[in-house]
Amino acid sequence: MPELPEVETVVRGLREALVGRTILAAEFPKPAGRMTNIDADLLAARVQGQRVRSLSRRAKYIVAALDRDTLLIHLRMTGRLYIREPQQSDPADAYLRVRFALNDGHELRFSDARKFGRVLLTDAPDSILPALGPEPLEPEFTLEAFAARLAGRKGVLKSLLLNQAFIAGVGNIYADEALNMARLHPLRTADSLSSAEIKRLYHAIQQALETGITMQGASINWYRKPDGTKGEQQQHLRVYHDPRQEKDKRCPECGTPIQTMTVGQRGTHFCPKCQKVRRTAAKAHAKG
DNA sequence: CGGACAACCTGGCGGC
DNA sequence: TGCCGCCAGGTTGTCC
Repeated sequence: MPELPEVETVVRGLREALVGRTILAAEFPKPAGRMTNIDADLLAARVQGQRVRSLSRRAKYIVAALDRDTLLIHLRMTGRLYIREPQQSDPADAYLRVRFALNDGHELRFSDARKFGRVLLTDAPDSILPALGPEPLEPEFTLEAFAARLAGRKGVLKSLLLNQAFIAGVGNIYADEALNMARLHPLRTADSLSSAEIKRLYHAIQQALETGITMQGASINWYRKPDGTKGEQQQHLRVYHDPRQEKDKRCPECGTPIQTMTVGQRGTHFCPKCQKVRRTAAKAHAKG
């Protein structure tokens, strides 16, 4: 599931090969369906001849600034973005949805088995992007700013972390990882947190995401780097896992079997020992 | 604001 | 072996 670390890895992996190139043509092998925000033929006509000025990331969106427009790509579940030579095939080509011809002879391809991904072209990206919270790894995201955003919130932490309008880029994997690192139960509510817990959560979010980037993303199932290889983060996950592939997953801190539950319609993984629903009165007293 | 739920999709898995 | 049915998940939209 491409989240901030996975999308960041894709952006970094494509930047050198893409920035400065000019898009000569766009081809849609199959009907675009809901994938694009405008008619596919119109999109193809508009990108033609535009140079890629920069490649960046906002939340889970890949942002390609072109001469006159901005190309926004969201991988959602199974989207993949990669550059190949025209005759060079890739397993992901089975689900190819867009092919951009570049002026250096290469192709930028977008494939997507589940068809949830989005390819958007606009001259006003702010007007079509949804409300997005702060970037957790930017310097503006301070502990004070995070605490201020939490103030007044009452929802459960797991759902809040997944809310892109609250904080950008966190998805199901890294929400569970961050909550385990912070030793907070997924069902704890925002208004129940002490200052110390807010601080733990703040650092845990950043640490979980930074580790994910260092490991170049988690290839639990569909995610691959632009070169087609897997990331490494799936080998370092603390609680998140696929129970069918990984039975007997245990907490790295205490060895307790990881528990799973559903929170806000999302599979949720946590350590029942490290992540209590609430501190017990005895423990709270003992800790002062 | 927040929770619940449906919808979008389809590969891959469990179950039989 | 083969077929059926369900689940996964990011996001949006609806409803209360």
